[in-house]
Amino acid sequence: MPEDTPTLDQAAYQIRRYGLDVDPQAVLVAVRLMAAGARLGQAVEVHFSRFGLSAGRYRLLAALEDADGEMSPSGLADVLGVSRATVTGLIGGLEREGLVLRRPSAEDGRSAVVVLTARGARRMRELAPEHFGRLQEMVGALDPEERTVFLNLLGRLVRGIPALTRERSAREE
Amino acid sequence: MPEDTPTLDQAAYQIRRYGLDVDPQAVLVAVRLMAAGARLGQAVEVHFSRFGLSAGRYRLLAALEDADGEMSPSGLADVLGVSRATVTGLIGGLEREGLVLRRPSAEDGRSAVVVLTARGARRMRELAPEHFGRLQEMVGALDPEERTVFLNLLGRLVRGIPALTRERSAREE
DNA sequence: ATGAAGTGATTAGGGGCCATACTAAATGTC
DNA sequence: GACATTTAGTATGGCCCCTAATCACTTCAT
Repeated sequence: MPEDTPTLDQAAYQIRRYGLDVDPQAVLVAVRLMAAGARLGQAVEVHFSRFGLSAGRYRLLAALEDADGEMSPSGLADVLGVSRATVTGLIGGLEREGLVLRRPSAEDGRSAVVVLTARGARRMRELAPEHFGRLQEMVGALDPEERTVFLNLLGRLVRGIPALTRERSAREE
Repeated sequence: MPEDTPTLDQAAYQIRRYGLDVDPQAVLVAVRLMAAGARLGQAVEVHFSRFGLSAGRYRLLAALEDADGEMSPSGLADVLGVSRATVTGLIGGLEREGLVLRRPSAEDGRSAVVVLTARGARRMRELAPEHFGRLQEMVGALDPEERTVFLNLLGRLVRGIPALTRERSAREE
């Protein structure tokens, strides 16, 4: 898949096929962002697989680091923005590899505490230089000012995402 | 998960933890783009589920439309940028719903042809107005000039993605 | 204090994506 | 023509993510 698909022409063609009054450029922005996200997501998985991690597992470990090594599963779910069920799965994998361990909570009998092990901390320490180095390299094509512009525009697009999922007025159904 | 996480401070903190010489803003761009991609991906799945489709299945149907209704599975894999195995799965689901059908190829005994059915074409026609309308709405916060800037910057970032997966020199392993 | 409601975590089941390994058919080589 | 290589498609098994259902514990109301 070439990296600049679809083109503006393709978008315009798809829209015209049904005679819609939609701006092809706007659709192009949406579609390219989706494509970029998917492509980046896959690359990130490849990237993390070098360290025996996945993107989700890395993010969990990083969240644990930020919380000084301890956190409840539901706290992790909130921070990571995934469901508690997903966190259960991530913890399972990390626990099997000894990067994390589960302890029952002292205060709340329902709750558990996920603890970053020494091995988990070491893994994070080892991968950090290459990880951040590669991220920086990826973004290297943009100068600082362009990065600021990009962050601004991206943030505004993200705030528009609810337009995809919002319910519309009932009579439209 | 709030929509502007992590912050620049958080990124800087994670980098400083290991004393790395990396630009926090560059890391922030990478991480925000990843987060945006993931978030958009989920929203898109919700969006398409309203029409009984997934993002992958929609894209396959759209590719079929662009090719006048017929295409081979491997051609679809190329166009969609996914593996042939994934295409097999997508076709399976679409065929069960009668939106697509499989025909053996006349020219090549190994090959198959995926055909968009009348029902598949109707489904696409029905969802088009709302689909493109919502996409346009999502991007509505950016004016045309900003969209152009965004597409430019995004394109350059996408071209940087290989930095994540590229092999480095052998002695570093 | 006891029953109801809420919350934390897990399990089960699904979809999407992948890589790998296989079958069948086509093509190239000698 | 016979054999090896390449190519098309698929089945399998894995990971990530989800929702829904379940279980255990806590908290709240009466």
